[in-house]
Amino acid sequence: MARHREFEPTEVIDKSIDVFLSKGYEGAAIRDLIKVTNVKSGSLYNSFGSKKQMFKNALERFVEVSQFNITLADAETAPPRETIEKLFFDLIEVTDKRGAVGKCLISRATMEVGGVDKEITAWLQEVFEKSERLLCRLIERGQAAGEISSFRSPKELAQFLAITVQGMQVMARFERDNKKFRAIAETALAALDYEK
Amino acid sequence: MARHREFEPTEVIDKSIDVFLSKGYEGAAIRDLIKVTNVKSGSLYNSFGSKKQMFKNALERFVEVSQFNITLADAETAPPRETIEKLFFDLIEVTDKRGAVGKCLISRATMEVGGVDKEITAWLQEVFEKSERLLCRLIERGQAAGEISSFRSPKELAQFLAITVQGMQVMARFERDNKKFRAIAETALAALDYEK
DNA sequence: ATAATTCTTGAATCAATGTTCAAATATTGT
DNA sequence: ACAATATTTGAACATTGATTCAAGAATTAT
Repeated sequence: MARHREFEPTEVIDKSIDVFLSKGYEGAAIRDLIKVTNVKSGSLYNSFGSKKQMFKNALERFVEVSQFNITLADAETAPPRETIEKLFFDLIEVTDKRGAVGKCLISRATMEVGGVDKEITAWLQEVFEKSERLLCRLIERGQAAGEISSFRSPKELAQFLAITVQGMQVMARFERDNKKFRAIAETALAALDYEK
Repeated sequence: MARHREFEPTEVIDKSIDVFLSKGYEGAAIRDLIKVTNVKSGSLYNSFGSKKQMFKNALERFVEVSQFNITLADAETAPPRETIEKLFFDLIEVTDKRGAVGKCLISRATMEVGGVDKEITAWLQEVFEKSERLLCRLIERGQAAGEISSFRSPKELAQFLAITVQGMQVMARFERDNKKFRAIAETALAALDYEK
């Protein structure tokens, strides 16, 4: 017995992600979000409460839809080595997907609010830990299957690969040279084979 | 035949670096800079012209004084392998020095204004290219001396190590676990030994 | 049709932003 | 001492920021 919402919150958040990605949290003005979503301030505040809440929603939505996290989700059953390689392949080649290299909201948020906003920092840390855990699991399984060298511990390798991905996210801010990223990914993945 | 400046511009910029590091460019308010430097707005604008110019000065100063760039400076003569290892060691262990892991203004600026502000982006890109070039030179010399495997090209290895450093800068925003970073650095540096 | 409820709209609000400027102050040459 | 020049100061300014809210519009139940 009341008026309905005229927009889909998820769509609004999806559009907001693009704004936060290119301008950052502080850099994104509410007016930018209004322009992109075509939803006026009153409605935005009615639905989301605050700019910060919209940012949090954007972060949460991002981890749900980013290819990297989707792929990692079935770390328990997917073919280990192949899946790890796919993680890097998608990152570099599938630039229209969410989370493609240089378009990671998590990396951007980490740089911007990491250590400043306690709550978001803690949440980001959890996200990283979860990714690392899944990556670790994948490596464990890969080692058991003999697809990955057991010279280094799964945890070490997982943390190393996670770092590599973050580094690529930084550099891709101005580099769009896929060949370069392919070479880097190859060098990083080679760590999975070292016996010494 | 006029009044003298009562502050040292370089000192002011050094203090500004800390503010820009923790709050970012947009996040840092002039009033924050006034508080930290104890120089009032009029004087700041008289000396530097604008907030953006202060940020640029901070960036330029940062590359001059950061240990990473200082160490890289004599890539032409320093012992190659040892120097590369020192780069990572300083990054992780010498946390009071400029550019210590998690305190790199270049990484932060890259994430924030990379792709947005054309001029700063171009400048940042040059900085990265120069670092990569010096790192590359170090690797070339290391290969010639037999200290580094020649399986991969110097350029590939340099780009890979550069990425690793950037990744560490991101993660260190909330991690302060040196043991973890040591393991990561070790895994990354192992790439210099792979023969296959 | 009316009441009840919820959403939309956009002007208004208030705090904070980067920047400017006139007045006061300090220094140097004459 | 005085003129000339340059710097400091902080209040003032214009702009932009996030947020609020009263009025209007849409939907449903009765």
